[in-house]
Amino acid sequence: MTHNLVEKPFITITNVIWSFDAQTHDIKLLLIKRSDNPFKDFWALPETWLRINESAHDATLRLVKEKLGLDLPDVHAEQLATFTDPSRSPEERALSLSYMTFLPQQPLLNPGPGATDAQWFTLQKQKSGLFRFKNLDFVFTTLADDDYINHQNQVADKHLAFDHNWILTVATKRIMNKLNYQPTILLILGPSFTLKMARHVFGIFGKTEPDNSNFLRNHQDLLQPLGAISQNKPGRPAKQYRLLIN
Amino acid sequence: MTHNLVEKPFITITNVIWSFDAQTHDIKLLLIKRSDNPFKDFWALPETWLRINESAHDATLRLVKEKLGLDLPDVHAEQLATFTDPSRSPEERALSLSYMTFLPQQPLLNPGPGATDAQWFTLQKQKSGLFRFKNLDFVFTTLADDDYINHQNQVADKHLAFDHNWILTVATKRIMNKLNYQPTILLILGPSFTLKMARHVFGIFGKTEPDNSNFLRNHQDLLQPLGAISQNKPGRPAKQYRLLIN
DNA sequence: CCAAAAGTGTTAAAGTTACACCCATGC
DNA sequence: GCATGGGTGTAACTTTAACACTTTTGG
Repeated sequence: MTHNLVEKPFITITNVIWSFDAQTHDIKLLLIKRSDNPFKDFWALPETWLRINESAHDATLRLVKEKLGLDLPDVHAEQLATFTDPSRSPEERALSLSYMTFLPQQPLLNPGPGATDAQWFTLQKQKSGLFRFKNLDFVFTTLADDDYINHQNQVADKHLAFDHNWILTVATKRIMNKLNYQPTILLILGPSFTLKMARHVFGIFGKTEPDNSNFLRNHQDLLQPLGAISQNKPGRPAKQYRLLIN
Repeated sequence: MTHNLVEKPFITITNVIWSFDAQTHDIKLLLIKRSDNPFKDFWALPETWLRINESAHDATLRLVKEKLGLDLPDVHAEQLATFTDPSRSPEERALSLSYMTFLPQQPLLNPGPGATDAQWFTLQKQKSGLFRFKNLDFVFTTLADDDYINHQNQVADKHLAFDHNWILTVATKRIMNKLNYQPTILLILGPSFTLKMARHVFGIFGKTEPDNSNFLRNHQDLLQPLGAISQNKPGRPAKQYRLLIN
């Protein structure tokens, strides 16, 4: 435990930022195009360096604030995993402490330092169950359980920087696993949402879209009813619900 | 993303090492007594520094090898979480990448560098559902879900170094959560085990010990039967099973 | 034949799914 | 009144839990 001999890696905060397009009902993921090596001109997940006096959680929120100019007080961020393979970065050693953040909107993006572009990409679920980006020739997938575990080293990162392909695979898998007991992904719908929208999101990450008559019955512990809010459409105004986390 | 300005924290690997006493049927946890500041003379989880050319997973296995003189080829280690609060270490900034390891035996311990003592402590479950160490006046607990989430900063570490109390709480919670779909905790029983022992472990981490007649029926996907192995006891020899992960 | 462990059979209870239909409300 | 979203009722089906009892096998 001799401090002086310890060579230290860089600490990267990698943020998988999810959102929802209220018009098209699409799931969105934020990618930036890197302006510098390594992986210059590759699409990548937004990242920042961890500062010496902040927690990784705080750094994740700072990243959202800096990149998106968003200063919402109640942005939810949760730890995904930490990636430490020495070969994950081709130059200096860098660990990735990765988080997921759920935003109810897609603010206009300006690339900011380190990036030449920043875009919200649409998530598409394919018949096979794999996920891909619309308008980006890249399938980052979700594999069957038995393939998943030992797949890490086989993932050829042809389209995303570093191991961000793998990080997205883990992120998607996590959301699917938590869908029925802690569906924090619903936070992309904002602080309140309708059952219809919630069922739509469940349909994307779950096997099928749940039956409307059973959905509330099966998830009453997660959903707190709020007042109904009227819309400018014909039909009964949708009732709003709020996600209860534990 | 200016590299040169980045001040780097230390990277600690913290390992929650679980084991099982085949004689007494007790769950064991490995603690060491620190020989140096900070937290000199406090009990703590085994730790090591991450080296510049190894993954955190490799460092976890190296820690087991170094501390225990164990060179089993098939030790299972899994990531628990990463702890990054700037105040978690009173002197230099140090992140903890924490892992769990499951050992089928408790090798004789020699404290090794950085420690004046090393002991296997017995885990006790109290009526309240909280866990404590036998022979160590310390309740590290598992809290109800609603308390659990925001409890991190309230945990007074009176008896364990750093935030190791909290790390153990998270570790125990993780094992409980995974019990019914990926009970890797069973690996403390060794590469093969009997249904009786598996039910015993389920009884400690679950609500109650499961009924023998239902146990195999409900967990067939996790348990692969091996040949029966005869004992030197009266009665039908116990059949051995192996844990299937995924 | 006794003890220990595994396994079977059966029923009750609880949870989930499917589907037909009713209700509420703004335009 | 009609479109829309929510809600009710109910039966079929699946999963889990409880418990009594049988089978296996070494000493």
